[in-house]
Amino acid sequence: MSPTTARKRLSREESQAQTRERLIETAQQLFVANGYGGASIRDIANKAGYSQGAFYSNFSSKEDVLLELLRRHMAAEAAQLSRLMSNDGRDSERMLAELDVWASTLNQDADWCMLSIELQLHANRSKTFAAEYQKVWDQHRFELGRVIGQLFNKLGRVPPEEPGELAAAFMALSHGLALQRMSTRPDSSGRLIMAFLRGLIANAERENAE
Amino acid sequence: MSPTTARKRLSREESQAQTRERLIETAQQLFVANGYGGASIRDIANKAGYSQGAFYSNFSSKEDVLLELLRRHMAAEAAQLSRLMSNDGRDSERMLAELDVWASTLNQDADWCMLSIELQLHANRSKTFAAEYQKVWDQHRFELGRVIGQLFNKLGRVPPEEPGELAAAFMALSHGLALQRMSTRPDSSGRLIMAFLRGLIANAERENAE
Amino acid sequence: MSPTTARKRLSREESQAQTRERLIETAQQLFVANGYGGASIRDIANKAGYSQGAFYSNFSSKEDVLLELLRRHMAAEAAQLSRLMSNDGRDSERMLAELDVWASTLNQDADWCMLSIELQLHANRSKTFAAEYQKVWDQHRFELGRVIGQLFNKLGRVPPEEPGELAAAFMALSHGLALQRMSTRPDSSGRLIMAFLRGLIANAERENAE
Amino acid sequence: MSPTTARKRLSREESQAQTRERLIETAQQLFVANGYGGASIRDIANKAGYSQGAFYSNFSSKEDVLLELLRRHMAAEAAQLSRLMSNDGRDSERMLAELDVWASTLNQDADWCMLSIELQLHANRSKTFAAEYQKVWDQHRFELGRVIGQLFNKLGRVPPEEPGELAAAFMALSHGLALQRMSTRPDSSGRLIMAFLRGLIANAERENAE
DNA sequence: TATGAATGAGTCTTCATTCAT
DNA sequence: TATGAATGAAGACTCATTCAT
Repeated sequence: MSPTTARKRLSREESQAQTRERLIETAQQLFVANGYGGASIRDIANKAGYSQGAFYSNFSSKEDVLLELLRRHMAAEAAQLSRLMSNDGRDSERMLAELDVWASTLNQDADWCMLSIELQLHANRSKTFAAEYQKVWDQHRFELGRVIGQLFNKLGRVPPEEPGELAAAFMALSHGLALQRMSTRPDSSGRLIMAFLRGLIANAERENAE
Repeated sequence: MSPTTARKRLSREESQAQTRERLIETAQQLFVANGYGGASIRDIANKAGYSQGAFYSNFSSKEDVLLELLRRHMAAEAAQLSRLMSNDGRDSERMLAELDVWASTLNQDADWCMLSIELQLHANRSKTFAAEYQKVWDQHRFELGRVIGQLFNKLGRVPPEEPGELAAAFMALSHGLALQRMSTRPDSSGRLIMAFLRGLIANAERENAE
Repeated sequence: MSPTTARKRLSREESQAQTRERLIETAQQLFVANGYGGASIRDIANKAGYSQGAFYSNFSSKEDVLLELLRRHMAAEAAQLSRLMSNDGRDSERMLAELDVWASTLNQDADWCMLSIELQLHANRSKTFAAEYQKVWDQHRFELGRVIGQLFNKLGRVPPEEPGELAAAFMALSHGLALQRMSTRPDSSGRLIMAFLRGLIANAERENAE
Repeated sequence: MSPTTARKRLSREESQAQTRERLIETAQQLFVANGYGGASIRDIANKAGYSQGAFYSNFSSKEDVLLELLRRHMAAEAAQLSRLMSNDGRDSERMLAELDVWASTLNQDADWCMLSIELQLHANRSKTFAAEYQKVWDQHRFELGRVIGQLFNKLGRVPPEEPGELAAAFMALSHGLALQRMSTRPDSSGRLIMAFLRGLIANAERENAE
């Protein structure tokens, strides 16, 4: 509305970025709703308000958007985890509390989890994609594992399985619950994940430390 | 009816049954490998050694095979559970031991779990299929929940969540792990599931019985 | 129910004839409703209560039923015309009255006319069928032309066109009206045909017959 | 806009229009030759020199081309009739002369009439198409009826049937004759239609106009 | 950068017909 | 005669991708 900005609402670069952004968001929506194979580029472009050509001006192929989504997914998860990991020195009570927050975040966006599943499924089917995917996955698994390991450590308990293994299991639990949630069921993923976590801790042997 | 013709007639019925069986098996393989949407009827028929028409002589549509697979899945899972549930009077140790067997069975066939995921995904996308799917799912959830409830009961503990909820979570865990296993990782689903279960039990409050 | 007849309700030959008859009738219905190309043998056989094989036990091909229908059509039309032609000696009033009856018969069964159109359309597309069709058509045209010629003759008038040409025109009129009637409009074919006929007669030059 | 680019840009638009035009013309040919159901999109596209995809870039479905043909048919017939109707003040001799020209025009293109029949047949079978078809048909019937009514009026005679009914009959006659003409017979539709019209007039009662 | 017409392979499904029973 | 599973070709339509503008 202000005289200066109104005239040239978006610079060329901004407009291009907007195009790309809208295409990415629309692609995510449709991949989640219909699956990677079930979402067509025509639909993505049209729903975002552009032509198919616009899509190919921004991405080299269908898989290319999925890679972009993967990168964003990775970044977002890394951000989540960095909060959890910044507690290196904190006490265990505080860690559990923050894990609680993290778990309840999982529920917020079922789409987010469904995208994770689509990425995983596509990695099972495309060699090129699998390579990229593996990197992200391994890192996430490693870092979440570290958090879990620290937690057990702080509590003076021995994890019943290798921490990375436990991390993978929590992610599996979260994905599997997202899959169910899509259908009908009310959402209790975060609460369940914490229940499982507390159970594991309770059952873990005390370290013969000292 | 006569001894001579009976052999021939049977071989014809057998041949038809064989056709159907091979199509079903091939469909399952391809659904698991490429997803429901990614598996084409042409591929299914050809890989099974038949024409596309043969497929439509046996199934009314692509979704129809998936329904058949759903029915078989249901039957198999029901069989699994009925073994677990036949322990009504048994002691808790025995129940845990049998759950151990059941959990390790889950790993044996990753395909089986992936099919489960494909079924769930397709139910999220097809109204017609969702109706049928829901029935199977609810029943399975209910029965597994009952087993879990009994187990806590025998041990004199209060489940930290409604047993049906816990059942769903164990299934989610198992499906999520199957998704991961497809890619690369070695298989430890059963062991993890039991670790989680024992943890839950350990952490459960004792019943104020008596 | 009576002990003797109930047991063997239809002799083998009767039963076979019935099968054939039902297939023919169903084929006619579906050809009229969906067109020759739009009616499938599967549908015909199923709607008649038989298998596809039964169809091929009675007819050598899809066109073969159409030929059978053509033959019946021919026979029925011949019967109609033979009534009109039996009036050789009658006076013109009597002939017009009978033509009136004939014309009103046309309305009775729009299906009948639509079948005529289907036959004509198929004759335009199949060489083999065209040959058979031409015979029937020419004969019908000739005989109806003869009736018309006689009528003008009795009335001492000269037909404005060759009688066979007029016959063809009346058949065209009747078919064209049937085509319209299928959609929505009420039926007035017979009345219109007679209006046209009376007009032609009124406009015809008187014969200079001395 | 600049003289140099304008030529190129136009030639692109022209090229697109040409594609569409060729597809439409080829569709018309094949609909007439094989019927709507008998003409495949593959054949239409190939015969026009394009891929099937090109067809779907220009039309949303098979029925969509038929609708385009219907619109053109309507436009052409409206043009024909507007010539006939511009004679409001003219004398009856002049009107008959123009009707003569109109009638002989009908013969010129048998394809045009066959298309009319295909349109009518398809309207009998497709709800969606029927709605569009009805509009065109009703308007044409109404306008031709008006011309016929005027003609009788000028001649001081009472039409033997409601003018719209007579209009429908003339169209039926013309369509029915086109059907026959496809097979073998020489063309005399226009002459016959005029013979029928003159007959109707001759037979019509004089108005008791004082 | 963005357009969208055009491509060619691929989708699910239906067809007329054959053949072992 | 009658069955219906199986065939192979063809049906309408969709897709990811290319390319001239």
